[in-house]
Amino acid sequence: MSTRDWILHVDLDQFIAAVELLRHPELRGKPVVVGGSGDPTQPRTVAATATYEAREHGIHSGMPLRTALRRCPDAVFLPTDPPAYEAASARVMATLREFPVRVEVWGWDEAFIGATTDDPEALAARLQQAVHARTRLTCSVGIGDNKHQAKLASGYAKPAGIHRLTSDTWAQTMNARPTDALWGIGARTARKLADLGYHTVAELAAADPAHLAAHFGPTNGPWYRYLALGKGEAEVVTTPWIARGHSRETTFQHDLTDPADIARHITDLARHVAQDAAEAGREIIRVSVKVRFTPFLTRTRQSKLPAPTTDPATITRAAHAILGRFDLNRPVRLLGVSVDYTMPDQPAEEVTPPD
DNA sequence: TCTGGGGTCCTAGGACCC
DNA sequence: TCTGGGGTCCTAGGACCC
Repeated sequence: MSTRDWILHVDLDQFIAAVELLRHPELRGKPVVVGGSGDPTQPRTVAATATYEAREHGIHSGMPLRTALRRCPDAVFLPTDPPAYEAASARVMATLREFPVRVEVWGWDEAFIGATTDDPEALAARLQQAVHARTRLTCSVGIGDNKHQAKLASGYAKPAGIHRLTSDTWAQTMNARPTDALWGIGARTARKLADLGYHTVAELAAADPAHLAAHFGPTNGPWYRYLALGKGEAEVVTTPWIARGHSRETTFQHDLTDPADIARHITDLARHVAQDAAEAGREIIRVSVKVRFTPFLTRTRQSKLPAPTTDPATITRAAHAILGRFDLNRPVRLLGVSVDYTMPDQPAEEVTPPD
């Protein structure tokens, strides 16, 4: 076998549930649901994850906790604990970085690995062993020529397995599958594609790019066909990601109707976001406000600031001005404030003239 | 099954300018 | 004035992902 470059996708199995079961070994084998503050009677709270035993009762992530409770009154409900997942994730990523590979972190429970080897399966097995030895967590590993293939391959590898999906095996594996099996095509786009006669990956791969562009735009349309052909990004970026923006939002258990109440929450959210930005050392160039009315109508308004700033008072004032542009006649179930950061490579304005 | 929170990127349309 | 055509910036919304 010859040495060449590979992309591996490491996906931790049932990450949040697995971390919780390590802390609560007595719950192993029981239906466990993690979400919100762990109180299944709270409205407007959904499951972050559910163990296999809970899934057998029809419970899945995204399901309202009250529904989960109805489906399985005996389930154990736990609150989410982001710092614990953060810590576990950091240990996994540090373990991966000990190998002679390039590591691109992709969220809490995933990473892409760029490696040069003649035996990617052997490398995958060593990664799995190291992660398990260090953290007691299991992971699935997909092997591909690019990120798209490796990502789908790790899905086939679950749980705790290794699977290879390359350009050589792409067509036989994927051609008969529905288009939403592709990474980047969801339910909405799959339905639109089906309406146009593209039901399978093979049909999408054979589509006319111009026809797709006419329906999905000049970038997205041709991109969908590209995905159906098994292509994708093959570059592993090891430099830390620079966030484009940041946001905070809250769904209220009981609707807000009092304007003063709404304004107070906007103040809190804006201050929070401004503080986060300050801690991250980032300047803000745009502020957005999100309002979700009952039953579930979401609207956003935004405005660009005259100049980048880190000043909390400026951010808060901007958020209130934007809030003033909403019609607040209906009850409000969610408020959010988000900001865009200035990016390092695009300084906001003027260049200092030379002396 | 009354539907979280935090992100990223793309598109369409209007304003404005030459 | 019955109006052209391109370029850029800004905003609102949609889709997708973890």
